[in-house]
Amino acid sequence: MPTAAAIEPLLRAAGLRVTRQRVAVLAVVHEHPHADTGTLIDAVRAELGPVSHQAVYDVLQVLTDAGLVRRIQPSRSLARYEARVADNHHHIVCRGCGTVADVDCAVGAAPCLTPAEAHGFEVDEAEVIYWGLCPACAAPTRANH
Amino acid sequence: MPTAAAIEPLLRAAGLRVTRQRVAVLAVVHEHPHADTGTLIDAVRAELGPVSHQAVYDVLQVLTDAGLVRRIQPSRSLARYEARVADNHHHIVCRGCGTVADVDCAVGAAPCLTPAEAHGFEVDEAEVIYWGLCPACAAPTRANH
DNA sequence: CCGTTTTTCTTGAATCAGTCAAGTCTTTGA
DNA sequence: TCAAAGACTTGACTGATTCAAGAAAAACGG
Repeated sequence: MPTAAAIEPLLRAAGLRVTRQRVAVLAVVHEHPHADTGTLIDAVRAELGPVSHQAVYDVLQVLTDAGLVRRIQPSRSLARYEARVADNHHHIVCRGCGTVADVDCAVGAAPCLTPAEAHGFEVDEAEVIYWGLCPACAAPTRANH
Repeated sequence: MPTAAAIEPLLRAAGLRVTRQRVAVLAVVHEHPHADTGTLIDAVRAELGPVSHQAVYDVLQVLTDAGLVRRIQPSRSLARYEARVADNHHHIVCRGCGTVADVDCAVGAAPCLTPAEAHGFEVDEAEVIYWGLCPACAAPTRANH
């Protein structure tokens, strides 16, 4: 778990003001990869005491714009955030419980894939989400045969 | 645009009852690929007269479960639906205006990609979303140099 | 170290896609 | 044509996210 001392330079390097709330939110995202907004708000409050949800939403937006965190939002799921931003890795999402796991990208740099026909779009990122069942959710289905 | 006569067999083949609402919704999804829920509701009402939003939500859910339409939901976007389901194609989303375009999948069948390390997940689909700027949204940025 | 400026946080209300529940109507199959 | 099963309508509700205005805190020049 990153300490406040480790988080501060990240904020300053991104040209952002350093506040208790920002340090706490960024630390919490590091601690809880793929956590949804509600979980993050709870975790921040556990650390700082009362903090408005609005502050957390604002901070997440700012951190996302600054490239310090990445927002992911699989269908039918709340927004989730992760602090792993340097590489262009991907995700596996469980259709059963919604758990998210990281998958390394073979290429590493975005966009790791390029479309065959881009319709004139300027593509800068290829986001890949693998859908399936995690080991826990897949187990019961084995009883079907 | 598919006629009611062309839509009906699709519903019956999927083992679904045929109702005016279902025919209209499925036709509208064919007509407006990648349209969001609000647009679909408006289009259905333009065709049938007053229809509850609830009916449209229900029908879309049923059609999705039956595999007649596919739901896509890029981050920061409302749910969108498309009727192209046979192939495992992908999408390009414009960061500027949210426009969605289809991209053919080189492989065709799901999952077209398999993760290097699946953490024990049973993967059945790889969803790829390319992010970038459509020609219209990219144009203004050219004035920057 | 202090005041000013700028940005951020708090408070409280509002929005809006999507969901729930109960009752009525339509489709299907006999 | 009739009964049973499934769909649709109505109306209220939920819950994540956003808006707006004022209070507080950080940055910066003096």
